[in-house]
Amino acid sequence: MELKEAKDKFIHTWGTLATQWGINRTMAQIHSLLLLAPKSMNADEIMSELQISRGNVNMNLRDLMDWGLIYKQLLPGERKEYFIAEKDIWKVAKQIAKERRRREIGPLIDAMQDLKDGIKPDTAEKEEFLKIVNDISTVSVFADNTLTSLLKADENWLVSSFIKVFNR
Amino acid sequence: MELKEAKDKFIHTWGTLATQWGINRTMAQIHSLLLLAPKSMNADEIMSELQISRGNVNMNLRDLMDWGLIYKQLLPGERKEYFIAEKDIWKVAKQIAKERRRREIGPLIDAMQDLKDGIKPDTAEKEEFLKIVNDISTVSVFADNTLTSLLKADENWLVSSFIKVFNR
DNA sequence: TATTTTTTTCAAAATATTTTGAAAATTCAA
DNA sequence: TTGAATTTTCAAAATATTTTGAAAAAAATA
Repeated sequence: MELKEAKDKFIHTWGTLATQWGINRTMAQIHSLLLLAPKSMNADEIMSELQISRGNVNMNLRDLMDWGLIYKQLLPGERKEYFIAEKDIWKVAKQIAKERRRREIGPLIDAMQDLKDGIKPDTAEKEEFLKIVNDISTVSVFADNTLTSLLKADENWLVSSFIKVFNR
Repeated sequence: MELKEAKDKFIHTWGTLATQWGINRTMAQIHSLLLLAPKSMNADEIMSELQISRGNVNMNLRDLMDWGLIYKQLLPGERKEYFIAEKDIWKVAKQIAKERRRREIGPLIDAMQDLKDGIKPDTAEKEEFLKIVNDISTVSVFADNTLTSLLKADENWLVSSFIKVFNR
């Protein structure tokens, strides 16, 4: 397997997997292209490399910046904007985890809180309902706190603390 | 807010959030309906409650069983199959985490391994490429192991071990 | 300021996913 | 067995999401 072939396979695989986890294919492909690129790239280069439209490239570059996975780079003497990916994979993993926590756990906590606030446990049925809502609330707050604690720590601490926990 | 209203809001919210995390709306709605139901329900009851087709109900009930979130219950004297949700929210959370680990992390580990196996580091460029592949491999194996260890433990151990880790 | 380059927006088109519903397969009782 | 009840399948329809590309906006230059 030659390098070009391997890189294409990497980009394709990353794009396919992404759809399994709620991220769109193009965003993942642009991300992996930049991850493998030795230099920063501009919109035109990404367009021609992945054969996609300018609008699509622009929209996904902005999303990737929102996710904190790529940075804009302004090169002196260049009008065009260049983009470069965060290459530290631990940071990438942390950013992804952080964003997914925000998107997936946050709204769940809020929704359960609204239900708790909006209903009084004045019948047995309502109590039963609130029991479930409370349980979900507890579990999601727990998951949120756990992830938050992990993400605050730096990566070395992260690794070593897990080794400590799971080796005892 | 009355009970019926709160339950509908719960089902609706669960369905909407699910789409954010790669689970389809109907599957989430059926799950929440069964989670809140005092008794097990059959396909016809689910159809009329959620106003969806028989095929859709059938397909999603099977998916929910695959996820280990609901169980089939055969009632004596009844021809129809009844379904009941796992009510222990810790178990539910564990099942969801387990399934997502399998779907999201597993394929990533396999893909990186294929790339590692398929390419020789005989040029500087290839070495650089393999560095990234290796990093992703390491992080995803780490995440996989961490989750696996957590999921093997029972929930009390889970809670207390996290408290230990994060309080020191 | 006017002109050119680059980025952004967004309605329409293309693509992907989900849902339907009727037919086929399966299960169960007599 | 047969026949009725129930579940499953899957092609077509409906819906949702993504992508395009041209026009508008913004930014840089002269």
